[in-house]
Amino acid sequence: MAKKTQSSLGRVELELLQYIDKQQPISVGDVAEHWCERTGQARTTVLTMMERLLKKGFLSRKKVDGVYRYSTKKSVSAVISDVISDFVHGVLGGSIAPLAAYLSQERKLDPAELEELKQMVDKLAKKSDSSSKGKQS
Amino acid sequence: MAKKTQSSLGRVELELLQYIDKQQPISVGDVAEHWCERTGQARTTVLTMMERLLKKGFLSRKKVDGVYRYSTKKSVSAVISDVISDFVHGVLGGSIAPLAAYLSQERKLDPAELEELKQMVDKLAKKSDSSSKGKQS
DNA sequence: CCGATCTGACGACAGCGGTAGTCATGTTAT
DNA sequence: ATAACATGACTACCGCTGTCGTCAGATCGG
Repeated sequence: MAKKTQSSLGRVELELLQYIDKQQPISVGDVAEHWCERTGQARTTVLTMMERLLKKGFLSRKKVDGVYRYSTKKSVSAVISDVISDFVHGVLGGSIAPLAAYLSQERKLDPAELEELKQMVDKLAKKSDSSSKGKQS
Repeated sequence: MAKKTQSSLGRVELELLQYIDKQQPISVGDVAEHWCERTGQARTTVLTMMERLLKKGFLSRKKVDGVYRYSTKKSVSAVISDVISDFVHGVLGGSIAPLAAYLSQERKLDPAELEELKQMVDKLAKKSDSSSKGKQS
């Protein structure tokens, strides 16, 4: 019970989704051509994943010139948020404390990332402060 | 191709590991008795998982009174850190930005957790500040 | 001593994700 | 039209995780 919400996106699937997001709308052929060159995967592998992504509702497609053009159906950021949420709730039990612990021991944290963190906390502070309905970003 | 480091812990396995951590050293029988009551799983399910956890090196055991007593081999927090690291690097591509985005939209964040976050960032700031071998200008 | 239990080693099976081959079609160039 | 190539629907296979069942051996109560 309380299994994965429903997303169920694998590592590679997510990666592929992000790639497609940046190139959409794109045909399987194009994805295969460039993506596979980097990953060394077979064309059919990409095709299969795209079909699964389509079936799972992360992609939509329309036939153009006899070839399907795929586009992301949801914003990738939203999907990633879902994945993270799934992870935080499913694996970490909903607490962000482990996240803090993890980050705290990561000595090789880029200053840039630290900065990101700071800004994030700042934002969060503001939000929880005026938790009414702030609208930033 | 840069697969999962090697940890490979499933949701339930991690949960179980945490449970064991709090009761260690504990016998399969005891785990089964209490854990299964909550989860509805069969005794053998727990047993199997514990065996796998043992084989994976997350647990150790010693026979006492003819019954094995299991203990965690690594600190659970370390394991969780590993899991998170795996997640961040494998799924999020190593960037914590998505984490920030996620947290930023999580409206129901406990003030306590926010506080935790703040302190974490503070700690991080200090660490990255001094970790530069004394010459951070 | 015998049967009821408890324990634990194995084996089994299903679902999912990653990977890929096959095949039928469709399109295109000759 | 025919061969070559592109496309995509299917199927297959493997490893991992979650779930159990079966069995053999150790133990305990009569």
